[in-house]
Parts: sequence; C-alpha cells; structure tokens
Amino acid sequence: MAMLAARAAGKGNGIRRLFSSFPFPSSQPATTPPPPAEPSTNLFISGLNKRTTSEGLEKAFSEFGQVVHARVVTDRVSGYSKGFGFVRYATIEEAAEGIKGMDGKFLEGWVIFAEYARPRSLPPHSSQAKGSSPSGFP
DNA sequence: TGTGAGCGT
Repeated sequence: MAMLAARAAGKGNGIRRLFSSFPFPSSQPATTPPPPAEPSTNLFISGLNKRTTSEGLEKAFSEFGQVVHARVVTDRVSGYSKGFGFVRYATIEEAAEGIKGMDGKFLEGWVIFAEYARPRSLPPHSSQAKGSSPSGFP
C-alpha cells in the first residue's frame, strides 16, 4: 500500500516530465510534447486492478453519466487484464463528470486515473472504405 | 503470483 502514495503524488503522466529538464548538451530538442488529449466522450482509465472487469468499469462510471461502452483491455492470448481500460460516455459533459468523479478515486481497492483517451490512430488523410478492413484487424 | 505507470481486439 506504500505505492499508492507514490501513485497519487505522480498523478498520471506527470512523472515522466520530471526528466524533461535534464541538463543534457543539446541532444533532445525538447521533444515529447505533453498533450493532455483533447476532450472527447472516450476516456482512458489507468491504474486498474488486475481483477477489475469491463462491467466493473461501467458500473463505477455509470454513477456520473450514461456509459455507452466500457472495456478493460486484456491480453488476447492470456486473457489477463493489462491494468487499464476505456469508458465511453454519451456526451462530452458526462465524460468530464466521469473524470472529475473517478480520477484519483478508488476502484476495486486501487487508485485509478481517468483522462481523455487519445484517438486510436491518426486520420490517414483519406480513407477508402473498400476491400480490406479499415480497422487493420482482420 | 500476472505490483504496473500503461492508449485498445
């Protein structure tokens, strides 16, 4: 339980920024922009308990809005949870309430972090919905 | 055992 304090102090993606000010010559041109992700109805939930399931996610986040879909990412071959998941609300307002209501809170005994999910893939400039799957997953 | 800092089948 001592790790919970370190997690709470880090607060998501703030830990890796501690190394961005390292006194190095002029190697890294200050790359790695810190995009907090643009607001959307899709949320990225991290810090989940390995035993937390998709319905557990949906049940917890449904208290702050209408959850359209919730999923805990699991390994395809092992079936074990990867410790994070995604929750999609009906509206962006509900997504914001979900973040404010669940970010840094406990779920299944673990402190979780809720933030806006990044787009899964960049818009490929133009897409021909034809032939093979546009999702890239057969 | 899936104790990790993670953006998906």
